[in-house]
Amino acid sequence: MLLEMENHSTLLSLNMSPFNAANSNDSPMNNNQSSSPLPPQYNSPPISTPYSSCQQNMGMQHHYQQSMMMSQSMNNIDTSYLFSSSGVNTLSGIDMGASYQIAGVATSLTGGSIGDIPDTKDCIEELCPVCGDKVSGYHYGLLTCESCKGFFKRTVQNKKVYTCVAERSCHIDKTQRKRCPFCRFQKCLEVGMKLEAVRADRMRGGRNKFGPMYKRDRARKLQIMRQRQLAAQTLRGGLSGDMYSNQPGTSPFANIHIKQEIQIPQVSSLTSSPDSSPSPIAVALGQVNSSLVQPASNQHPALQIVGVPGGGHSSMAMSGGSENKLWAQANSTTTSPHSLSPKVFQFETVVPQGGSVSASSKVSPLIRDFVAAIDDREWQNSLYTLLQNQTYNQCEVDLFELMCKVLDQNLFSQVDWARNSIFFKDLKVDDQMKLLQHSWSDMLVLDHIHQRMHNNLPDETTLHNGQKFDLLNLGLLGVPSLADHFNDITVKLQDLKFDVSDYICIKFMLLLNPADVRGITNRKHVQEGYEQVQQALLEYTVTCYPQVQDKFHKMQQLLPEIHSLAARGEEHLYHKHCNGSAPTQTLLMEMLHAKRK
DNA sequence: GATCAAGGCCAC
DNA sequence: GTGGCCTTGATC
Repeated sequence: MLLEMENHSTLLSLNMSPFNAANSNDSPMNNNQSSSPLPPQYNSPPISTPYSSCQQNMGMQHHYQQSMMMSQSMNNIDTSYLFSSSGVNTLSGIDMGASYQIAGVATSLTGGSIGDIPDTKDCIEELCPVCGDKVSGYHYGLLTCESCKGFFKRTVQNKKVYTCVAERSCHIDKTQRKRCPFCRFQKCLEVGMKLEAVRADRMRGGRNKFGPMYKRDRARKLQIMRQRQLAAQTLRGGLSGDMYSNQPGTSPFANIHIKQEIQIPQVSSLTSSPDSSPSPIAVALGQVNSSLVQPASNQHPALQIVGVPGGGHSSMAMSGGSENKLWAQANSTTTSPHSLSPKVFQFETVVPQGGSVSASSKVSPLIRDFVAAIDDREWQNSLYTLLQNQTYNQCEVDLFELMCKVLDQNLFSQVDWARNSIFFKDLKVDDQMKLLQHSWSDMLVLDHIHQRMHNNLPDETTLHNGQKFDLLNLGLLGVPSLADHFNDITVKLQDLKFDVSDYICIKFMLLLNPADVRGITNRKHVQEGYEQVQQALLEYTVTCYPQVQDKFHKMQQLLPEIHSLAARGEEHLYHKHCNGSAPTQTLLMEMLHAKRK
């Protein structure tokens, strides 16, 4: 009974990095970190999957979870990804999802009290995400043990090149971590240890700009811990006072208000390190016991999506602090050895392109807020970090697979943006999922158009290994033949002086379009949100672009074209997936399946 | 002055 | 090569 209630009370934070709540304006690099000492070669294909803490004992259980996921997910994407609640006892610090972190500390229903909240040091009583040993502090981006800290430092500083005598998927734990440095280093990267935190100049002492992130992470953990204790305390009170009965269908949370802090994982590690990197949905499905959390008669009764404490920008949850690498490189005094650089981008201001500053001052607060929440740097940082990490010491990577991974990451970004967005965030989970399932590909295409038009995203980049990566293909969802259509839409939008405000409003309209989505329970709210954005955009175009005749309607007329392109992309991806050519267990594939239910 | 995350040292 | 402990130095 107590255990079950504790499971109910588990406040979790699905997380993949200490830095999810980070302010994207924080650059992690210190001046004394003059360059990113990236080793030129590793034998590992590191995956950009910054998750942290509490990740071990992944072996059989996660394989089981994954297989369970495969059998369930086809018909059940619903709330698993985004809004899972966990019945898993996270308190022992074991077996968290690979891409997730439950940033809780030991708090039980039977011990502790609000008055004896431990300080943040107790938050660090976690286990090294690489090997499960005791954490000694923040090292190179996240909480790790002393030995993995040293191992990571030696590897990067000395540009070690390891090989794996097995299948590059060795299990890494405290007792076996010395057996395969290749897989150990791979896991270091997977969990989010940051190459750029190893100083090229070997300067001792001092602190770099990861400091604020560490601080935020601590604060966040402390907050979550307090919430946990509050919940536990409330439950204890409820128990002693017999405030609720355990009748079937009655959530013990019916009488308490607990916000579940839910964060969206970084893109899963997909195909690597199966013992440590199950997909997000595997984690969700494996750890969610819906019968525990959600009584059948009352789905999602206690779920409430909340913003990340600390005011982290929505897109930051994607990042795992990955903005750091790019800006570190951008600020580096040494030349990056590769062509992946943020310098190619120009981030535009939000003043309407065809308008004046005075016109921009007439922009509605709604649109201004929309635009202010855009963080394109983060999007691109995530993109380039992923590309960078995926190609270390790889002679040749499967470019389609890589594209799918990028799309998957973008999709997570998409979801996270939506999750924190006005109108959308107020909806029930089921409604949110339905809207996302309907609009994700349209939004991916639109996002790419935006990045290309407004931030000079190139159509191609050279990977670390010299391969050319077709960035435009991301916008085409992998269908090169759609390039003409894509360019045609782009040209039309350019003719309409499509700007950032237009983009974000259109994106909202794609997301909040209730017309084609069946089964929306709170259709009224969605409709109202849609209409508000529509109205704001209409006024904006009339006010700021009087010279563009009928801009609003002409833009609206392009939406079916975007949808058509995205639909063809979806078909292509689905086909590739069915052929076994696309990575499985990705949010991308789940979305593809969800539409075909 | 305290903190703490860097790099360094050295016994194993 | 590993990993526990030490030194350093920027930040609070």
